[in-house]
Amino acid sequence: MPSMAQGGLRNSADSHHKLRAKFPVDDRKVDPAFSRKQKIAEHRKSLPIASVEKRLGDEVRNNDILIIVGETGSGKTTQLPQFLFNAGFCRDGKTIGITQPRRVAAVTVAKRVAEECGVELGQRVGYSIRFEDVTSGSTRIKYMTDGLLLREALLDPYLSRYSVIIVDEAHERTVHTDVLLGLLKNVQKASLDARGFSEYFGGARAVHIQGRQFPVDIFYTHHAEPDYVDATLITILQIHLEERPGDILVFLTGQEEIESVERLVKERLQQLPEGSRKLLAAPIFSALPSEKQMRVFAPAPAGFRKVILATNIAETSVTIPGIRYVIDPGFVKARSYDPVKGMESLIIVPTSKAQALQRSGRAGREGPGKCFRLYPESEFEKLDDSTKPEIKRCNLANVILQLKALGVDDILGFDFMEKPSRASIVKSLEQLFLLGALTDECKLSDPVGHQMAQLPLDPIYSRALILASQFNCLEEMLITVAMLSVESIFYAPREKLEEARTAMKCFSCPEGDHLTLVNVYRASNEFLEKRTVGLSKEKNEKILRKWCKENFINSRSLRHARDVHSQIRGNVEQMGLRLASCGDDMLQFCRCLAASFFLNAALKQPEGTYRALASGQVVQIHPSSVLFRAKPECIVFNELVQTNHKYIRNITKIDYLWLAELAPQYYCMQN
DNA sequence: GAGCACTGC
Repeated sequence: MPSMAQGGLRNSADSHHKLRAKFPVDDRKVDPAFSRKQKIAEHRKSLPIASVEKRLGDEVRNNDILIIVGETGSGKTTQLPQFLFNAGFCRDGKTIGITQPRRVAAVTVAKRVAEECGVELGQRVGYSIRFEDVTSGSTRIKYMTDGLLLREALLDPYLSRYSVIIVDEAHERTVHTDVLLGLLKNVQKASLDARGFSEYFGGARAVHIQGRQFPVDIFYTHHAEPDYVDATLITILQIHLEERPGDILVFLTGQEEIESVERLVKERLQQLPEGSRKLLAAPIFSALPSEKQMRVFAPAPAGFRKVILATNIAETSVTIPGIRYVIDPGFVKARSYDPVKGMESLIIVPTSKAQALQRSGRAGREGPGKCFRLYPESEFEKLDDSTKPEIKRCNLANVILQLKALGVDDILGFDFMEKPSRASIVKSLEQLFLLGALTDECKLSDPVGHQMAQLPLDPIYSRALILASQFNCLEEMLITVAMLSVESIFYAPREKLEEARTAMKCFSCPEGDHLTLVNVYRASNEFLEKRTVGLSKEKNEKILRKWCKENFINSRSLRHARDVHSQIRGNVEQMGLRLASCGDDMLQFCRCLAASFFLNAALKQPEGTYRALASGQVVQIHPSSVLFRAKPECIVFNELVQTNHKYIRNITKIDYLWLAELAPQYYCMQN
């Protein structure tokens, strides 16, 4: 009960004693519900934001746009909507909408606020995320993902059911947030969070709220480290041997790096005296199956210290308790986009100052902490202030399609907070035109463009669904597109690579990866139908997880694909597209893939590499493809990723002649 | 011969 603890240390034990003696029957001890309620009320009162409740209500009432800079732990996300509700912002039946970049945040915060309000989740307080709507007619405080609000805007461009929109975590500058802000600027009715937005909104008022964060001491190295993996290892062991108890969080760039540091930590520990070996390494990254991710949350055994090896998943998405030390080598793997080649790639770059700050803050959640930056302070000064917003680093085809559907025709003139390059916009317009989504006048085409905008998919996949209804293979394409839309379906841990390969062979199809994915999906369906008649949903999930594990499939990805499948199946049915299967006619399906993915066709070169026809780039088949060894003459692919090489992934063999036949607008016959 | 992180009525 923090409000009581503030009286000072000397007398607190005494007064506590007296209180109990005076009131031998303490309500809090008798009624746990009362105690919980009391605790929540006291917690709310203790939050830094509580002292400015009235002011916030007034500011929001008096300003169309308000920037609220709430530091970590200020309570803004949970309290502000309640303040506004109490201040009467929902009186005319309107709703307060709060957007979050991530689903898990929308869900957990909504649950917390419902509890604080003492209402059932889904009634006055609710949340809405893709595949999950826990709201009702009486919902007045609605948490949601920013992407979902954008989808809502397609149906109601003025967002007329909301009295206030709070865009939380706007400083993260996700593509969705940026598009939403541009849209809200048109609607001119918003309350924003984060600094530096004031100028964009024409000098909007800003309110600062103090946070609650413990101090973190920052340490730099004297010199630049030539090998940051080695420097990381040395620092881990140094902390382990010399510092007080507390877990260590290390930020690395990817799976490979994490696995090698994990191995090296174990090796070096063996060289230490036995009493000093009580250090446990726990990896976490997105592609790790969730049961393995959970290990980082388990407390270390008594006497042990945990060292968590993480990607930037631990920067914002996941909060791990018990962290007292952070090691930050100063690098991150980031997406980048080359509009000339139309290629996205992953490259390792230095973090920004803001990112370094965010990382060090992870050491000060529960008490004072320490952060070791593995570079000199002079290097920190040279870092960019903040990370380049994603909208300047990605393919814009989807953003443009959405904006067009929202009635924004002049994309080059749209008032983005930070405008993507002209080249990048033009390249994506060109792609949309080639896919048939835009007319010669650059307007959304009817019906294709409108249908594509309605589907929650990459434009190229939306186009594939529309074409598939004409090729009589929509059932197969729905599965394909769902499987292509999720993270990697196959999971092959290094130590069981051979087993995983054998498992994958059961599904593999000589035509290529697309039909292989269809086989996996259908096998999971058959398994479920055979094994789970009459079982509960939880039992179903559990039995499917087991099947996935046996087959080296990432169950989280497969479940996600099944959700996407049922959603887009609903979408195409609503559009009236013809749902049919091509049965055993693989040729028909492969021709449809060629017609859909003609922009991503590639031809084999004498030395076994491929030349992508649209961009002229030399690429290689990714080793995870079923066609890695077969190397057919002509292929279509879905993903081009630059890591050590330019790799293409998700590939199907096609006949070269189909291109001119099925995409004559692009490939005219030259011979 | 190899996989940053998020997300979408």
